[in-house]
Amino acid sequence: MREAVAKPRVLLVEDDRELAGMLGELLADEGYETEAAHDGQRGLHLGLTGRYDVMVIDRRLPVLDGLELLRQLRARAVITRVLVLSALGDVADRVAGLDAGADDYLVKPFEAEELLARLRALARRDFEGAECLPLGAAALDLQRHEVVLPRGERITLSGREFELLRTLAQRPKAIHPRAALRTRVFADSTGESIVDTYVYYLRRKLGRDVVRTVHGLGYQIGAV
Amino acid sequence: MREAVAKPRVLLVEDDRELAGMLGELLADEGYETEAAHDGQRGLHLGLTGRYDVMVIDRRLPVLDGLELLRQLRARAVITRVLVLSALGDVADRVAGLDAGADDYLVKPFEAEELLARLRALARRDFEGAECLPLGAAALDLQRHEVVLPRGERITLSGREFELLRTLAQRPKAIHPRAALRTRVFADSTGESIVDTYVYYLRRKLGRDVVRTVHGLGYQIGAV
DNA sequence: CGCGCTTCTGAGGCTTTTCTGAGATCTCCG
DNA sequence: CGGAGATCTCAGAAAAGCCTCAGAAGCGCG
Repeated sequence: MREAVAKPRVLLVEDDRELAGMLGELLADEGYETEAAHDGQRGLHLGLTGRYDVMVIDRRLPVLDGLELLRQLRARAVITRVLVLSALGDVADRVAGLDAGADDYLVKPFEAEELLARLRALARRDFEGAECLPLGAAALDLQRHEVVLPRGERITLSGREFELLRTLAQRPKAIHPRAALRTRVFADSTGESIVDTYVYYLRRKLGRDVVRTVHGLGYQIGAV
Repeated sequence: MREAVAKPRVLLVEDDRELAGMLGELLADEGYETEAAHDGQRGLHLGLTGRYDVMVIDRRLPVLDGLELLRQLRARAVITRVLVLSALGDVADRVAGLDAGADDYLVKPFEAEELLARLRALARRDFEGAECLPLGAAALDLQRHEVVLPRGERITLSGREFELLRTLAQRPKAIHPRAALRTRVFADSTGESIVDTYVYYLRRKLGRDVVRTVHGLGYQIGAV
């Protein structure tokens, strides 16, 4: 269960342990909760099973290369924002990194300030406390955990209902597989049908149409 | 929001008309639909009233500075992705740009390739990997398992329908023998006529003409 | 401690998808 | 033209996926 004011969670995949330690401290000071992996294989495992708001991935990694790790994550529908760190700084390298699915690419050596600013830019959308996420004609009030209907009526959501709807609303029109939602919103030990149940709760409160089922793939909001 | 078939729309705010012209062409070549503003005031007006998928804003602008423009857009809840271009390349400048609300910050002079890659990375976020296979006038959305018709209408396919159509669409104009399709898309234990049945389903949903029968040889799409 | 709210489980029923098979229709070629 | 084989169409059974919901268990508060 997350705290009321959850810290943004970062996955740091970096084989240089000294650098990893320094970055870990830096991120902790900025209020991030960091988890670290020191090779690509471990990074892949954590990335697939863990719940992160942003990932920092070194390009040169043992066992599984950073870009290959990234491709595999993307291939398995992990849409978390990723910043790639690399000593390879040619334009071609940067283009390759971005096209492999990176959201940003920072060349070593870099200044801590810039890394932090770029992470803020990536994580900003997910942690803008004061704002609402659009939800079709309605909106999701991120502060008060309420859905605001067009007429101004407000419907309060429970913690899990809110987390689920927020996760869906962060990527409207994307299809969110059950397994991904279960990993992100619920504990891994929960039953297989927990997502179904909470979708049912949301639909009961907000109407049938808020969440669309895509048979065999998952759930989706904001479909046209 | 952008339709899958429509071109991504870019707002370009750049006072150097020569550079603006070059960028406009570059973006047009890449399939973007560009609208240009040459000062901050005009950029603000367009940004507030127009619908764009991504904005490219020069930092040094007449009338209204680029960062100030960005702040005003953000203050009025414009959440479009923004890439800031600037000749100011110090870390402090970059941090200032990102913290003003930019999603990315590219220092002049830059390579066209990198700008395009970074724009792709930004545009990707909103229509998360809307990769499509061409399908005559329509397209096959690989993420959503949907066929997107020219007018933007979407037809959802079931898992097997999608696999079959994708297999055909991967090599358009090639003739795919029944046996090959049966092996690739269905279990080996299925009956001989399973492919026929699913071709029938596809035709029923999408129209007679999507799949052509080549008597005695197999099926084909995208025939001339 | 008891009450109300939330979370989670699991079972039963419903819907969609997948697959089979059989008759109708078409194509090729002698 | 006519027949053999290929293809199309489709109803319905079986399987898989999804929805609904009651109730148990947990949590927070007075």
